[in-house]
Amino acid sequence: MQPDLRKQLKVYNTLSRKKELFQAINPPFVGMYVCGPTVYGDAHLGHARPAITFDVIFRYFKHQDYKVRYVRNITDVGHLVGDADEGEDKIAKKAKLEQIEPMEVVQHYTDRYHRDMAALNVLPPSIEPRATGHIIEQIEMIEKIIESGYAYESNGSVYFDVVKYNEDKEYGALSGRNIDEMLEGTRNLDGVSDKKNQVDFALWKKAEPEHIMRWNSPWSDGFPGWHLECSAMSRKYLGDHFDIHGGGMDLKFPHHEAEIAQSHACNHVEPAKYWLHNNLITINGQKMGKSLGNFITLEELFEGKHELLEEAYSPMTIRFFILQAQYRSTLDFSNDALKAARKGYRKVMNGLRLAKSLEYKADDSIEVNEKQAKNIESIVNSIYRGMNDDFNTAVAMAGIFNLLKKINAVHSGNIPAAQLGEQAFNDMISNYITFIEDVLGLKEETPDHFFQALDYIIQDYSAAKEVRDYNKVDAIRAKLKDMGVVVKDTKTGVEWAYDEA
RNA sequence: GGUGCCAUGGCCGAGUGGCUAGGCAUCGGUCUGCAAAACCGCGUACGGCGGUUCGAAUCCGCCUGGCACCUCCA
Repeated sequence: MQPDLRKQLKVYNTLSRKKELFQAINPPFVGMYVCGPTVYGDAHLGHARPAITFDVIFRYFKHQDYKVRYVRNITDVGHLVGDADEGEDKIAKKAKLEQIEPMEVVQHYTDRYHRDMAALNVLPPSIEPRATGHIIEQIEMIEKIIESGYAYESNGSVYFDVVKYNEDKEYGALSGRNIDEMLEGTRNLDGVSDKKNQVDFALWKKAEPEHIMRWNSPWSDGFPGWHLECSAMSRKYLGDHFDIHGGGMDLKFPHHEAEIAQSHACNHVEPAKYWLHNNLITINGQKMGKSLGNFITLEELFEGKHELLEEAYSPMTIRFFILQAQYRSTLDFSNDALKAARKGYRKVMNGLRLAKSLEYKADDSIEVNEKQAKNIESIVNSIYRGMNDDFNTAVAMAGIFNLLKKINAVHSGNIPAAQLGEQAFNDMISNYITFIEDVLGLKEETPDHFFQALDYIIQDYSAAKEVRDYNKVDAIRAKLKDMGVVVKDTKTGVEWAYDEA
C-alpha cells in the first residue's frame, strides 16, 4: 500500500446506508458536530461510547492532517420529560427536586461530565456551546422557518409543520420513517393540543406560570424546543452545510430527523454531508436505559460501586473495552469482558514502555530479513486499512497487538533489531506509539499500588540505615530524587514527599 | 403492528465469495533459582434448513432465537 492509500477513508453514512469515500467539503478543513449530553444527571457508560467514538474520529482526522473543528454541545434547556412536547423540562425538574437554580444543576453536571471525559482521555471539543447561550440564535432560526412557511404559531408556542414540510421535501429519510404511516392511528388532536398534527414538534414553547426557565420571544415568554439548539449551534459554528454530524443511534429519530427538517427549512440545504451513528451498549444483551434502571454511571464504574460490578474498572480499561469493538456494533457489557479488556490494556501499556525504551542497534554481522521488514509494513498497513474502513478500531487494535508481538520479540532478543533494518524498526516503534497515544487515545494510568511500592522502598531505606549501609542509603536517596521524590529523616521516622526544588 | 439490526470457537469481538483477525481463558513447549512477563505451538467457530456457485461464515429464500427504534434515553 502506498502512503497516499493510507488516506482513502470510508465512512458509513446513515443517510445513504452505505460506506462512502470521505471527501471533505472544504479541505483541509473538516467540520464535525456531535450531540453532547443533556446535563441533568451523571454521565453513564452510554455517554462514554459516543464521546470515545467521536474522540477517536476527531483524533484520526487530525492524524490525517485535516484541520478539524469539532463542536459538541451541552443541552441545558428544552429537553422535556415525557412525550410529545408535554411535561417538565428535565433540568427544571431536577432543580425543583434539589431546590437549586436550574443553572446550578447545569453547572454541576457539566463539571462532572468534563471530569469523567477527562478521565477517559477524551479531548475537549474545539467548541462546546450551550443551548441557553444561544437563545437569540434559536429565535432567529424560528423566525426564518416561519418565513419559509414551515412553522406556525399556536397559543404562544411555535411548531414545526412536518406534514407541510413533507409535501415539499422529504421527512424521515434518515431514520427510514414514513409520515403517512406515522399519521395513521394517531388520535385526532382537535382541542387536545396546540399542534395541528401529532408528528409536529415544538420549536418554541410558551412557559406555564410555574415554569422557571423562560426567555422573552416574539411569541411568548417561553423556552426553545429540544432539537432546535443543535440546528442553531451547528449553523452558527460550522455553517449551513458541514461535513459530519454524529451521535448515538437512538437520536436518529426524532432528534436528528427534526434537525435535518429545521435546518433545511431555514437554510434550504442539507445540513450535514455525512451522518455517523454509534451503536448502543447493552447489559446482559439488553439495552441500557433510564427506564430500565440498569444503567451504570462512569463514577460507579471507576469505583466499582454498583451491584452489577464485581470490581472497579479504570477509565482506560473502559476506553480499551469500547475500542475493541467497531462503533456501529452493539457492545455487550459484562464483568468478564471488562476483565479481559483490562488485561489487554495492560499488555499494550507494557509494550508502550518498551517501545519508548528500545533503541535500534546496527549490527553488520546480521543480514536484514526482508520478509520480517515487509511483515512490519503489512501490519502497519492493516492498522490504516482498519481505521480507513469506517474507523474500525477493532481491526486497528488487532494490528497493534501484532506490532506488540514484534516489539516484544525484539526486546527479548528473539528478533535482533538489525534483522528488521532501521526503517522497519522505526516504523514499528513510531506507529505503535502514535496509534496508541495519539489516535486511540490510550495512556498509562498510575497503578493503584504506586504508593505501596514507594512505602516498600522507604522501608528498605530505613533498614539500610539501621545497619549503617550508607552506600545503599545514598543510592536510594539519589534514585528517588531523580524521580521527584525526596526522603526525609524525621525524629519520628522516615517520610517521603514530592521534591519541591 | 410498522421499520430496521443481529446470531461467529469457553468468553469478548473483527471479517462480507477462496488467502492465520485480534484479545481474554485453557493446554503443550522455550526461557527461568522460583515465579511472572515474553516468545513458539495448539482450537478444522461461523443459529437451523434449502438454494446460487468450481468454491459461502460471507449472496438468495424460508425457519428459529435475540435486540433496537416507533415515548425519555448516548
